[in-house]
Amino acid sequence: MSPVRVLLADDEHLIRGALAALLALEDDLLVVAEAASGPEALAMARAHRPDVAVLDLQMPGADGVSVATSLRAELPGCRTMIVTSHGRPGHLKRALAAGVRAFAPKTVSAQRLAELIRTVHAGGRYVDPELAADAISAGDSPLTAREAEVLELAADGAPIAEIAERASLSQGTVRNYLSSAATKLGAENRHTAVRLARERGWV
Amino acid sequence: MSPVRVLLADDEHLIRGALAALLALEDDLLVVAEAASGPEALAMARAHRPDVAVLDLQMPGADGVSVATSLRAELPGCRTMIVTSHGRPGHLKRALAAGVRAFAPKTVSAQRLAELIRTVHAGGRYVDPELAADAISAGDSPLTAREAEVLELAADGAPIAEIAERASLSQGTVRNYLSSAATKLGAENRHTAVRLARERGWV
DNA sequence: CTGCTGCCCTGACAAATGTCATGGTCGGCG
DNA sequence: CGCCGACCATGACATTTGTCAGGGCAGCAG
Repeated sequence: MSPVRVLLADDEHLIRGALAALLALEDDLLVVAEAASGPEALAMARAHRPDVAVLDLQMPGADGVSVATSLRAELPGCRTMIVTSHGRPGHLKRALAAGVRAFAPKTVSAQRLAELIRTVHAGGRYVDPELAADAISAGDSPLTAREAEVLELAADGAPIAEIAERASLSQGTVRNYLSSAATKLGAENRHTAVRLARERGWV
Repeated sequence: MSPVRVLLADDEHLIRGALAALLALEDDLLVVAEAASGPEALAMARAHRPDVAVLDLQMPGADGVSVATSLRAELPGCRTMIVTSHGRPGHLKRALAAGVRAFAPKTVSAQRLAELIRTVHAGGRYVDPELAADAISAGDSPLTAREAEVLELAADGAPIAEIAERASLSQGTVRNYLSSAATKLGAENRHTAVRLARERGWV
């Protein structure tokens, strides 16, 4: 049986190289390409047509989820999986929506990762139980479209006036959305609201 | 010549294991211990007395710099080096002050890391050129002791009243420190000030 | 159609925050 | 000593922000 062709995408050279070396020890796995950024991962995938793409969530250029989305459209035969250091509930949700087959933290062992690659290649799915629990308990975003939009604009600490201008809204309206968003998230002010929304992956 | 005894500390199992495997390929390096947290790293170092400790900057329990500080006191013969994914100028400065011999991002190759371990063991030093440039251009923190302290308490978006209580200060005083800190950092409000200070590693 | 619910939007008011002028303390220096 | 500059600390005042009550507009059930 021919080996599983794997694409490895991670911006940390140290990890990528080490991982490639470890996976090379597995007879049934073959790392055919490596990439250090989102766009590069796409280009490599087009060129080498891997069976499974292992993507880091945070990469320069484009994050793992958007790469997965593009791959799904261009190479339907290529399964994708995400490996990340900071797993947030919202990311998991977005990833699954993008057709990602597995989602695991970087705290898993290489042995386990190899198993996951095989599982995914065979058509199976996997999500880290702890992350899954977080995602379920976090639930869906309670924020309305405008609330999320305004919260996003408030993310870098900009004053209300600037947010209002960029959103073409009255300052009072902006305050209201931020206030209701903060209430829904259980925050005392918009800044902690931003932080909480970030943690849950809702922005 | 006997091999260099190395301690590896990183909370991401995937990376730590892969790294250990790669370093094992080098004849003159021997990984004698691994740790997934700050306290564990200390315990392992006490038990195995490595020549060089390779520490991740962000670990549960205690970060790489504080581990390095403790190691310097307990095991003067053990050289320390830091490897990190997010290198901020202030961290580099703190690390050097703690007696760390090398500071590199995780984007270096394993080959390069092996060289660094040898360099450090031989008594040499190394800091990533790009990080060094950032640190120099960022300069020293312009914040006074109280300003930094108050800014830290404001980090999670707590209201002034809470900060004042936790710092045993008047609310007006707290406002003043935050205001002057924001001015020094070129921020419009305390929240962006916190963000900027974080980016520069000053909190 | 009518009433209801949910979302979007606004302005007025109250509370939190940022700015300013001021004073106290400490250490260095002529 | 007397002066100066840097840091710490405070309260009064103006600005910004959060809260509230309410109006307009869709979609939908009865």
